[in-house]
Amino acid sequence: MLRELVEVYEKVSSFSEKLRKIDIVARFLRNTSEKLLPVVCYMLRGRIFPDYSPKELDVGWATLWNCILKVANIGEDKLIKAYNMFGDLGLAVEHIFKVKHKIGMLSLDMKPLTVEETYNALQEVAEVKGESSLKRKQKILVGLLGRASPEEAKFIIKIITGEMRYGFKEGLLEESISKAFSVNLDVVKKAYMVTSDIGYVAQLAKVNPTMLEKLNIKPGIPVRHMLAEAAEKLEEGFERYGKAFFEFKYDGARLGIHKDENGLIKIFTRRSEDVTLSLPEIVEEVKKIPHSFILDGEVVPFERKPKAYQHLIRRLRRKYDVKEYVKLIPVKLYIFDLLYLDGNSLIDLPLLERRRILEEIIKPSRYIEVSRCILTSNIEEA
DNA sequence: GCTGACTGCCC
DNA sequence: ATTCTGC
DNA sequence: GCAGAATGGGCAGTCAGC
Repeated sequence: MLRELVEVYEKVSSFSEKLRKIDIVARFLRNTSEKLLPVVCYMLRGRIFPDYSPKELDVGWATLWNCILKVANIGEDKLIKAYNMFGDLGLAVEHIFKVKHKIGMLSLDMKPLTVEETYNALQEVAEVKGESSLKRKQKILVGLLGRASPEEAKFIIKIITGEMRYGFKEGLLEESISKAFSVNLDVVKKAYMVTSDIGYVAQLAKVNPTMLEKLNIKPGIPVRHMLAEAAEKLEEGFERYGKAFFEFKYDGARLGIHKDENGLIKIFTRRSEDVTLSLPEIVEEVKKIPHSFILDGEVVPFERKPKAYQHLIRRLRRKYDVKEYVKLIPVKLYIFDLLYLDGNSLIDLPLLERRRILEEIIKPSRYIEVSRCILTSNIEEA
């Protein structure tokens, strides 16, 4: 039942201590079926799909606003008032629904919503495209919200806007999964890093922890970017030996560049969006590298020298007139890490070792080069 | 077809 | 990205 | 020190409406 999931939300929201939040969610996950685990995980973090999914709800404030007016059958002034009172659309809707129930405007004896129904409805919203899609999206949402209790309506609104605001994000969800199924936290974190799919991680933790441990980085599947942070921790290590490692900071966008064993190339942004088609010159350039790999780098607008970030965003998600823009706004890819090479994960190698291999396989060219960095004992050089 | 509102996502 | 807050 | 929340600016793509 959706009600039970919403109760978890309420409880987690009512405590500020992380450990209590983790405890509540862990207990719930343990009692959740294998089938529903992924969806429950996505919903608890204010989403419906895994990070790398190209599916989008394409429902924002304006659309949702209209849905609420229709479901509650109220004037805009009332919704504005409620929103101003709470400063949160979900809370405002909860309040409006409660008032409606009190005066008997909404029936209470409807079939209660299940998690599955809710997910199916939202999935349908994501799939509707093309002409009059907005109306159809609204119709589905109105139907869904019409069956929801005040608390459920709030929860659904919060999922759609993505603003959960209950002090519970990926980090705590990882800990909850670890606790629920007695799997080492580092295993959970690594599994999430290499799959970018927290729902799948939870599922495996429950039914096949052995397989969870074996999950590894693979070209074509976006890597959750946390390696830069790992590198920073390495810095401290070097500092203890009197040396530190500094990366040159580029003003561009973070990218993962994948080439699998079949030569298929994919480029992902930090949030695992596939932008391969926007960067054909980069694709052509990495085709020449005679290996399979996963590279971590930064694209920067570049004409003789790096230019302002502003120019870059006109390239990044472009799907039309790409060829013209390749010339109009030239870019360069600075690579600073190598995570995978020819069938082997390198993420457990020291950063400096990865850099060494990286510099061996990358020849500087017009579109690509290895990023500048310094290993030094002199702080001033930074 | 053109324009504007809307959405999502980069920093 | 950057800044603030509570643990 | 860490994790989560809140905040700002800009652009491409998509759909609605004229």
